[in-house]
Amino acid sequence: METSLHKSDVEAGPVKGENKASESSSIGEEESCGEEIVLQVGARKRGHDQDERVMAAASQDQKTLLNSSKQGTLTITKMPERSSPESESRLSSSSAKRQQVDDRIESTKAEMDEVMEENQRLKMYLDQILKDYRTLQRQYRDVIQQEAKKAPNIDSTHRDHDTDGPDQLFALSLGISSSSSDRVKDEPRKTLMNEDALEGGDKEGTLTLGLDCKFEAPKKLPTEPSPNPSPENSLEDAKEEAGETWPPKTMKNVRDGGDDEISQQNPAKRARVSVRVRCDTPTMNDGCQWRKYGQKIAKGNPCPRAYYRCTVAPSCPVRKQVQRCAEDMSILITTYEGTHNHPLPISATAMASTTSAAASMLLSGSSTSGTGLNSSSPITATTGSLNGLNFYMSDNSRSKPFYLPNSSISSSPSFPTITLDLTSSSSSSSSHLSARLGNFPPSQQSLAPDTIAAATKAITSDPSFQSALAAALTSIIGSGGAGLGNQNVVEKPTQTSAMASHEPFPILSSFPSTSNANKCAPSFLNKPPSSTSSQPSGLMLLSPPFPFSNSKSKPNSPGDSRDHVV
DNA sequence: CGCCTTTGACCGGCGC
DNA sequence: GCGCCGGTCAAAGGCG
Repeated sequence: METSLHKSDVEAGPVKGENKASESSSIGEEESCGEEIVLQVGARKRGHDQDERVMAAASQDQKTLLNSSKQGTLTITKMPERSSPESESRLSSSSAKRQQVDDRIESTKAEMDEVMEENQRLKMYLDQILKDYRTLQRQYRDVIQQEAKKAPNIDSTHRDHDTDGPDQLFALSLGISSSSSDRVKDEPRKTLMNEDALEGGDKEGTLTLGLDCKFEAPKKLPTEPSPNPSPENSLEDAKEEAGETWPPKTMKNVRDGGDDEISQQNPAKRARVSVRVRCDTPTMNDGCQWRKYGQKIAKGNPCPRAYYRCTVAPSCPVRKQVQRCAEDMSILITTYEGTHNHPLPISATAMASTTSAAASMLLSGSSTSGTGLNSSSPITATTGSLNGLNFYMSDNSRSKPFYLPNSSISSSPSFPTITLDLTSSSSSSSSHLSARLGNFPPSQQSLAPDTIAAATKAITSDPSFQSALAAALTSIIGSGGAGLGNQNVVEKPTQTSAMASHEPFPILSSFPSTSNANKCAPSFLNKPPSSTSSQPSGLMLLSPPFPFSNSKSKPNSPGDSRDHVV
């Protein structure tokens, strides 16, 4: 606050700047007809009391002229205390000024009231946002719990996990080994996830979507009458296309020690997200940091498959496989598995959001009955569109390779996998976000239109999917009011057509594409050049208000793998 | 010096 | 039981 007062003004009261006022008071009295008190109201929030006092003081002194500016500066012009003998006329003018002062005080008060109201509104708005977040969380949890109950095979211990705490609500388990030791291992991770959830939001109403260890499906999955016995076939297809059968059929918990959650998860239930991107570079840039730990030539694909592990956090279990499509070398197939147990760089959130949504959908589809995604549904592949991206859900247990019809698929237990095809939508996605259902890659066109429609409908009508979308939206949009609106929209049962007509993923705006010669990434995923190899793992935690610490980018090494995912 | 990639070996599951 | 295959480990070397 900047204050200059005349002597008499000192009486004005305990206004900030009082000291200054006393100083200035020595400067001179009666020198001019008007002296000014300039009060910097400053932040609207805190200035209220002071302002009131100032105004009160001003009103007491009728010789004070108070002016206010919209910048929050109050200017009080004071008239000389002792009227000069000569001025009758001056008195009249002073009374006029008094009137003026009163008017201004009134207007200022009104203005401040408005400000206060605005603050109030903002506060309420914030509360509303938080409330919506919590509601969404609750709904999502309910869905998960219901599905868990429906699933006969779900281990009771998993349910216990679910009930461990509210924070776990959004962690989706893709299968955990049932052994107690494994569960012990999971603990740390759970904690992490919880922290994340809390951070973002249990308190703040953040959604956390992950394919963690919640519903575990014991290794019996293959035989179990799982709710989703079937047909999520095409996913694995994606792998197959690349010759992949990713999630290791059997995890070696022993090797991985405790930090690898993935290994603890039941392979059969682990959800993976495959992303197909047309990319000339070795890897996509997805915003995360990855370290290559292996490379192999997979059968059916001359291109080597690279194995990466997330290095953002030492214990992060997320892994990804990167391989070129045998059919089209320009297509890079990146498969993510696991859930990040750490905050993600903001540049990775887009991919994370989308993949999380996809994974969530996949999971919900696999655990939900009656939606058509699952078990009994004749649908062998589910397709849809996310962010303008085509996605396919598959269960390799039955399906043939999606992309490489000829590739032999290792008979693996059903690995719920969802494939996001960015190869055909990239252009459109950058230009507009309209969902494109039924726009499939050539290899997928074998699906009957009605099948596609049924699958699409099943997906979009799935509450879990909607929740996932909401989460993705939220994380992408942030805390903006629009986010809420979208959430609501998403939460409602939506028709396929409705979905398609929406532009549910305004990601583009958030991620202006910046071409990076060394990385390819979906237009909406492009991350700052600085980041090292990163890829959103398919299963990531989503926490909208996530305190992402923009991870410092590490130098990109030549072989740096940066995949970007959806 | 630390981190990363490379690469051969190992492990475990699955099919025959 | 054996071989194939996918996934992972870990030593060695390279790079900044």
